[in-house]
Amino acid sequence: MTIRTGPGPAVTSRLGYLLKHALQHLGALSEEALAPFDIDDRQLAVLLLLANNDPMSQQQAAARLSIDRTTMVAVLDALEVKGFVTRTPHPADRRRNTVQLTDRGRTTLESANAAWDEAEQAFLGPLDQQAAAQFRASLADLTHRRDSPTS
Amino acid sequence: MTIRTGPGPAVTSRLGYLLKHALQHLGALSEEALAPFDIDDRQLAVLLLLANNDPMSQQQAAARLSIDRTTMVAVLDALEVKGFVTRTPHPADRRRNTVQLTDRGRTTLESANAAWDEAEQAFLGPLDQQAAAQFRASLADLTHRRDSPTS
DNA sequence: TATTGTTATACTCTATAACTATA
DNA sequence: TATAGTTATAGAGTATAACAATA
Repeated sequence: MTIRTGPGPAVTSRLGYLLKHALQHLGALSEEALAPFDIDDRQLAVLLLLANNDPMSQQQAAARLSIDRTTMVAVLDALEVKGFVTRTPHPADRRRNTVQLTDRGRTTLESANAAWDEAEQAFLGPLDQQAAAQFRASLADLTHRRDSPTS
Repeated sequence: MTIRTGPGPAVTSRLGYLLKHALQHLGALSEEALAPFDIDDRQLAVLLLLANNDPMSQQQAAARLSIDRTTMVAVLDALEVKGFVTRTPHPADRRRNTVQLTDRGRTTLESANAAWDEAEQAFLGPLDQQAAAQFRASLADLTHRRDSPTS
């Protein structure tokens, strides 16, 4: 007796199906890991961006993360309410806001980032160490190196 | 001088970021590959499901693919208009529709499925054959085998 | 006139609720 | 009353358009 609950191998072996479900699973793990810090993945990406670069305007930050500037407003609103970032008018160009990480933001970033790492580890749990490293490397190749096959 | 356009390694090395962009890229390739057949990935998944199983009701098909039954209505509407599937009332229970692949649907399925395979090949292009096979295997492990580490 | 941040609007996608016809 | 299919409605998420302040 074959009790089939899924769509069958013709669908489940498709790369798109696998990637979609993998992302979904990782997303669930990440959300759970970040929840205690009252932050989500996109907000954390903003904190990471700010922590690793010179202060920048909202529009610059939005461009770097490939999200719309109108969407960035809402993300920063949330981060500002939580006290993770500040918006200060740029002295030379008062149209711009300079976005900066607060101490609290930096502290939260470090803790949340560590939890994020752990969620990734858990996600990769089914793979042995070698396979996990290879998987990560291949994924990086696929997204970053879409030309120039060798070195 | 370092001209940085992306968010930087702290973000781009995250698995979630990589998976998301990989899926996005594959999605674009697939969409392009399937366009000549006037079909999208979800519709093709329905055809694949029907081709590899006994005839089933709309609700059964929806459950198999984990999509809402109300969403399935629209998907089948599109497939029916194109002449890829037929809906016929179930003789024993006239509330149900039996969904079946037409000859035209089967022909399109075969061509489109081949194109879909090619899109996957193109997506995996940056990886050598061994790495591509390993990547696929690891991905399958990650989505299907979330427990029971060995065999 | 062009640009930054903001707000308002529209659009897409999907889920929920409500309706019909059968059982 | 319960279920299959359908339709209508509402919600989340995001993009587009419009606006105010500044350059």
